[in-house]
Amino acid sequence: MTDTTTKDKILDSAEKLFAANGFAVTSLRAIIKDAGVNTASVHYHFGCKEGLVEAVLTRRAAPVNLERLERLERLERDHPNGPLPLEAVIEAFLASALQRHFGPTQNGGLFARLMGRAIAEPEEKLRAIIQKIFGEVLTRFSTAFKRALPDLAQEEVHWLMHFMIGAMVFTVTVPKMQAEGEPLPERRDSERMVSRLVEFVAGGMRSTVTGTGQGGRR
Amino acid sequence: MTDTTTKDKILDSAEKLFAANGFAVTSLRAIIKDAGVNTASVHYHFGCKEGLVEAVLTRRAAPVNLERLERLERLERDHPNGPLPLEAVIEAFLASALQRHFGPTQNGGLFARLMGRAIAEPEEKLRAIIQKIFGEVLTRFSTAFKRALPDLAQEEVHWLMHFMIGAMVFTVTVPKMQAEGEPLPERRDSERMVSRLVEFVAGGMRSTVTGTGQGGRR
DNA sequence: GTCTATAACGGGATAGAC
DNA sequence: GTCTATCCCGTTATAGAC
Repeated sequence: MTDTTTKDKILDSAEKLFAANGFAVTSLRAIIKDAGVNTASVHYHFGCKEGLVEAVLTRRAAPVNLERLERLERLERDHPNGPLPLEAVIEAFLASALQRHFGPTQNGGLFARLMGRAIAEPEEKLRAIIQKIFGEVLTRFSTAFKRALPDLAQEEVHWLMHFMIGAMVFTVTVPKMQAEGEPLPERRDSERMVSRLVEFVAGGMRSTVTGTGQGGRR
Repeated sequence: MTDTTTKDKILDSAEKLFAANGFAVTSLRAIIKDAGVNTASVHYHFGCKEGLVEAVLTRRAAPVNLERLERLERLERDHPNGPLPLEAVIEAFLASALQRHFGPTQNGGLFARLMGRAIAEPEEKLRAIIQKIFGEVLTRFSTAFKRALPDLAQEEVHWLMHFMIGAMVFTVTVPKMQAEGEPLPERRDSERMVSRLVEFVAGGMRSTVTGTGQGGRR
């Protein structure tokens, strides 16, 4: 809350505004005003807007990705041979992020919304940053999911991961996409939310395993 | 391809650029240049940028939502009592949109990316437009899913719909979110893609039905 | 309805004193 | 490292001739 350094004040304000309003819309001037610093400080510390964006994203993403890889490595150590347990792989990927969003832990569930916006953003430069941040984790989990779903082709695994990430990102990003008068329920209770999504994704992936690989939709 | 009226030329160019680069980033000037019209024409026909965005979105969304409701009504007519078949409800929601995206039908799978961007966009005005466009369909499908999953609480149904829409939107919006060197597979064959997603979503929803409502993650 | 010119504004970035 | 003042550009929107 009470950061002393200018750099941290900028990072905090930028994070807040990016998460609330998106990257393209949020201007440096707005950040500067919110942080209570002067115009040139952003360029001094981060070079340009893109640099600030990258700094904001990596600051939060790095620990999450570290946790993901730690969980995954523990999992691989416990299962050196044979297929990996599917739910555990899914949870290794989802839990760190969702807990930060739904739990009362960090800045009020601000993390995942930030990441969701970044992933959904179309701009080229942002996509490069995202690739740099998440590339390795995706590679690692891609092979892990292949081990958890040994009967599926790599192509299918890719799509299933895509669906999983989509469900997570959307859940966390889009505020309410519901009928009028029926607001989304409370989003506390991160444990419940994690198990809900893990259950959903695992069920979806399993049903693809069960299927013949073709349609067979009943 | 060869539209005669200025209005349609603007709509086509705007649609193309919005889908490719997003709404906030795309400037009216870029649209004007691409369409080969003059500066003032946009404001003459659409009032302001927001008006153009709404026109672009509704032009494509209206027929899709109409198809969705038609399918749903047919389904409800065939099943006046008892639970609705889950896969059919899912497909009624997903098929029209996904076919337009993956199929070679319309402007090269441009539709759903456009909608995905719109849904993911954080800006207030855009969110209001989205609400106006999709509100009714969501209400209708919300009760339909409740009928297809009679054992679940409304809250669970809401989340499941959220997951479904997330998987769809993300699949269609985000270009490639994969490990390096391993690009996403070809996205033709809309039939295959529809059945893939329907299968996944149905499996996920079923697994929630099966579950006790609590975790039980194995 | 169509076009040119331009107003009015906010954006990112920088120069240079301190 | 910090701050002020300013440059230069792209943006939306409009005025007004045709």
